[in-house]
Amino acid sequence: MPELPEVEVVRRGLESRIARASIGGITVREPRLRWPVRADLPSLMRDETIESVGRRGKYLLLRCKTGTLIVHLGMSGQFRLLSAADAPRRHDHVDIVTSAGVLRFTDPRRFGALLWHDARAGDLTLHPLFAKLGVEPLSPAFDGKILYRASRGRSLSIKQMLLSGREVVGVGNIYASESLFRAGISPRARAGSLSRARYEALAVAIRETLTDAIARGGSSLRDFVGSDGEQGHFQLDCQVYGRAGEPCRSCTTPIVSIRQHQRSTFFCPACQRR
DNA sequence: AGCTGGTCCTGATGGC
DNA sequence: TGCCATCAGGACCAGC
Repeated sequence: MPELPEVEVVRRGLESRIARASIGGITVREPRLRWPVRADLPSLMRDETIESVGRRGKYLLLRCKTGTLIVHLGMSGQFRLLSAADAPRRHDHVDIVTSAGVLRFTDPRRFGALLWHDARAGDLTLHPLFAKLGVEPLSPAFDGKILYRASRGRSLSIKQMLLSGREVVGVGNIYASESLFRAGISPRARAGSLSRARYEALAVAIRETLTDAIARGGSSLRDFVGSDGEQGHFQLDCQVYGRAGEPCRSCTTPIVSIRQHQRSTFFCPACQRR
């Protein structure tokens, strides 16, 4: 579910409400997530104060004094702040009880993760999960030059390069298709074959696509839910994703669906060129 | 039965 | 031959 815009929407929703909240206790009902939730997480985080809520790529960061809780929503995760703890239901795996309410982690597919990073272990940017991540697409440091340079000599498709997260983070399967449409680039183009100018256009397209989605409250696939349980609306605004056979909104040519690297890709064969 | 938002890991491939 | 980077595929799950 969650690509960068969804995670950012959750982050913003939580930040204003739980920054400086104290943690009373943690209940782990199901530790078998992508990686097992460590058994001592409750004792590690009890009495901690959440200093801020950050984000790196699609990872949420609950920063506390002695460390940081790294949260990933996987494909189907939700992280909601409940004012009153209603009875946990199926797939409600973890509750973090805070002075601002109960933070509940829900994830049917269990591709998500909750990892504690001890501050004494050093800078978070050195964490194995973060060490090889690309630049943040909404930061000033992100531009076409970064993509262009990284792409030289690479034979993989431009769509796969975006999905890899190695050059730029946060672009998932939906926004990869949407960004390439906005930039007029075929998802099948070899990364190494695109010009500097086209990467400049792509960088702009990525930033605009993600910014628009955030402004709409997160995209949301059928079931995206923000930190307050609100649904996003992006699916209504997709230009190509999920629109196979439907007319391109720009030129009316039917949108085409293909498989790339085991993932679905949507594009307009007329508007998007190699 | 086959599809679905993410991403780590393993093993194959190819260049030097 | 060996090392390295790159790339493809499988794996993890439940719900529809």
